[in-house]
Amino acid sequence: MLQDLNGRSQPEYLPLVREGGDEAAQRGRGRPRDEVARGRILTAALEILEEAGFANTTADAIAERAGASKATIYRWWPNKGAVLIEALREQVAQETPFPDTGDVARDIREQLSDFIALLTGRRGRIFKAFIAAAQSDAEFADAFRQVWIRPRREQAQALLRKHIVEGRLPADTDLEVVMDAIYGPIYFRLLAGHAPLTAEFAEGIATMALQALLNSGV
Amino acid sequence: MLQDLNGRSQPEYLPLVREGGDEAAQRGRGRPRDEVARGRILTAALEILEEAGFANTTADAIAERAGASKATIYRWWPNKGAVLIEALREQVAQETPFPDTGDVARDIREQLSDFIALLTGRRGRIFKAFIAAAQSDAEFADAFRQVWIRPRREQAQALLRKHIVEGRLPADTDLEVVMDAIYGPIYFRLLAGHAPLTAEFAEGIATMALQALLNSGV
Amino acid sequence: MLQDLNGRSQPEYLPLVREGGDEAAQRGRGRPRDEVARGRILTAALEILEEAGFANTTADAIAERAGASKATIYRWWPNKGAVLIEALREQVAQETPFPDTGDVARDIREQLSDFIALLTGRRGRIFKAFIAAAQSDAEFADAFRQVWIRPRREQAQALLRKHIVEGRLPADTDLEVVMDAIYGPIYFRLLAGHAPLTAEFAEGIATMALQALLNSGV
Amino acid sequence: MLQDLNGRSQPEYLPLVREGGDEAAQRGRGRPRDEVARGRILTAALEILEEAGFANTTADAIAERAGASKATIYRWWPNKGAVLIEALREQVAQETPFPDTGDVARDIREQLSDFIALLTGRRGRIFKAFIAAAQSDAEFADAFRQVWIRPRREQAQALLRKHIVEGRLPADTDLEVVMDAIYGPIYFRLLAGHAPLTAEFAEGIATMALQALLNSGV
DNA sequence: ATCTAATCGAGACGGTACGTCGAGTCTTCCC
DNA sequence: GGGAAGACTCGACGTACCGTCTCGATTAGAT
Repeated sequence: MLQDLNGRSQPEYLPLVREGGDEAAQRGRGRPRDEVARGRILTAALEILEEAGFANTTADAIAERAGASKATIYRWWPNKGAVLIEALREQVAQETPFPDTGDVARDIREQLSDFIALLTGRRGRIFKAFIAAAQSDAEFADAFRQVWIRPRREQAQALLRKHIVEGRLPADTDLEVVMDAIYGPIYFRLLAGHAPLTAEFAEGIATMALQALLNSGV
Repeated sequence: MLQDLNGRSQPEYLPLVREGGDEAAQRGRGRPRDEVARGRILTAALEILEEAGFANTTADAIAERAGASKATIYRWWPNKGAVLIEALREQVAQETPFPDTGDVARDIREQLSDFIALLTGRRGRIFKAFIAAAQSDAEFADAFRQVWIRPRREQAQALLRKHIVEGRLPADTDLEVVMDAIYGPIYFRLLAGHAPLTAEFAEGIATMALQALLNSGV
Repeated sequence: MLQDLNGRSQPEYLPLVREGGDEAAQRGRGRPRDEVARGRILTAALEILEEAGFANTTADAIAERAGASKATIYRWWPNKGAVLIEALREQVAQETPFPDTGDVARDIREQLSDFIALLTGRRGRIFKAFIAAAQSDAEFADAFRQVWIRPRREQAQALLRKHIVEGRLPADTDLEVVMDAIYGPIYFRLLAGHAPLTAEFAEGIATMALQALLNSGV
Repeated sequence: MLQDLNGRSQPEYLPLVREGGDEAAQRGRGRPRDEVARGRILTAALEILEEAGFANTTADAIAERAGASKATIYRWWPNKGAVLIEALREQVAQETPFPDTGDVARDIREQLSDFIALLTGRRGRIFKAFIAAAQSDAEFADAFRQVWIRPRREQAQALLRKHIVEGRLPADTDLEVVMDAIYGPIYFRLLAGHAPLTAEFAEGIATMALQALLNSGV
């Protein structure tokens, strides 16, 4: 979590996946949780993260923008980082799936092009901030991998695996390496910022990967 | 700088490159700067950064370990981040140059293999911490790019350019893209941590890149 | 304030007189101020002032002894000096009124004797410290005069004025001068320390003053 | 000394009375002490003390105004306070002696009037600052008493003792009490500042003291 | 129609690190 | 060897953010 940045650890938080079904069943006697406030807090957290960066995303700032109180935040999340992780999860949930065109080259090109579009939009700053925070916080790192990295990789790998099964890619293709070979360069430019994230760059990376993949048997 | 993390900015600090030549000429009248203390501060800063992460690298901790006083730190560096940037510069200065074997495949394989050895050693944590800090601090980002990313890229590109000139690589090779294609995946695993940084991985990335580079003309 | 000692000024702090009446009315919405902590801070401040003198009365020491945090101190008082001024006020509030025996000589003798008893007790050090601090800090000086000097003088003058009205003292007695003539010598010994503050001294001063007052018309 | 204000003590400094005679005898081998620098330091110290008060009389400020270096100050004086004490001594040495008119009333009146003139001039601030500093520093207190208070009292007492011997004052007059009775009120107004130090006030105090002294036998 | 319990906004609390400043010491060069 | 310059250690200053807490005010379900 974020306060690991301050030297403390809080590994016990398991971000609950919110079910929509039997919510009435688990409702106690008192005043129920204010779902509107929850939404405002998550939205405010992401907004400030985008605008001001990770370090200025203070609990006070989130509370003030959300019109909520800090106690409300800390009643439902164990620390500042957990709020952001959950906010990330909500964002990611709105993500569109990968294209499945039946054509290896088109699949990869569109994946990378879509991904660059995503990162150059508002979300880019959020992902940057998350990867940054993950470097000094194990829980943050776990969350980012579980919520974003892993599902994306699995979806993308499943797509490529289909191409292998159907003979359009060599059978011995190491999908883990391929994933990193096509996404790694993009994350790298995002984080190091030494060169811009353009469509041409996506095209270049896709071309290189495809050359390697399709010519490997030659 | 680091205190950008606290919302202030201090862009006026220009980390002086220390020349060894005419130091006597520019020496003033008073007690000269204690170069030993300077070294101890930079060493302590990097040590703590490695051991405890960025957030626990407090000015007090650096001062205590260096046997220096906080005032001395703040006399010479405008803030905590500037100390770390200069410490990074000193580290990087000790870096060995790239291998130049005359063989494209061997050059790339050794580059990546050496790089992974570097990142999995003590320095890995330092680079992670820097990239993380760079995400919320423009000055940090600049420093990291100027001190580490750019010189490395230029050296590596010069090497590949030689292979182009001597006909071992296609003339239309986009070196910028190639750089990101081979280094990006490694930085990505370093930062996202979804899979280990092994020699096999370096080998896999190198192989893919070489297939793309050498087969592109086919 | 104290930091005037450091060259800054902060004249905007108006030490609120705490009324006991409609406290519920003026209570805001949040957690109310912790009056126990306030008391502990003021007590700790005075204790340390007595024990260690003004210069060792650091904000950290006050916070530690009071079991409070420095932030709490600085939330309620603009600086260290303001804490001490308020602490002085609380002390002074517990002061017993002047004796009123109907006899001029007895009134003056008892006033001075009580005052010397006060100054030679724990409070003596506090008053010394305050007068000292007041020399380099206008706000401190104001506070000391308003909180301690002025009310005491007015009470004592009122008492003597009664003796004038009832004919036991000459009608043209200059009460301001008389006040300084009887209290000045005692403060002088307190501050200059060239001779001890004994009951005999109080007696001597009282005797001189009474001779002057009662014989002036002869 | 002053650094008692910071909790340290340094009681070993014995302010040497500077003799003018055999200076050559005690001169060592190296460059002799720069008497001009010494004078500039003492002058600067008093000037800053007058202008900016005790707290702003920093060692750096004295050094800068004197065109001297801090090392020079600390070579000859053990701490900041010792500089000021010696500066005070030089000032006091220029003081004129008490008037001796042969008339008790005139002597006292002129003493007090001269004293008020002294305190309302540039020296007033200096004496205030000294008494203030003495409250938290035993060495300062000693110095102030020895250099200023005691000699003045002895001179003034000697004068009054002559009046006793010559029968103009009662034989049982307690001179210690009389001294405090006439000087105490003036110091009190100087330090507490509740009322101005005027010639009328000096007159009032003198009148009261004379009534007490001259009528005590009645 | 209360009563009860959990929630809410507000904001004070203890703690920790920040970057600044003054005291007094030390180290270099110059005279 | 003394002096100017100025770097050094130490420790207090006042500020900001974290995560906890305690208020009065709300808002349900239970009685």
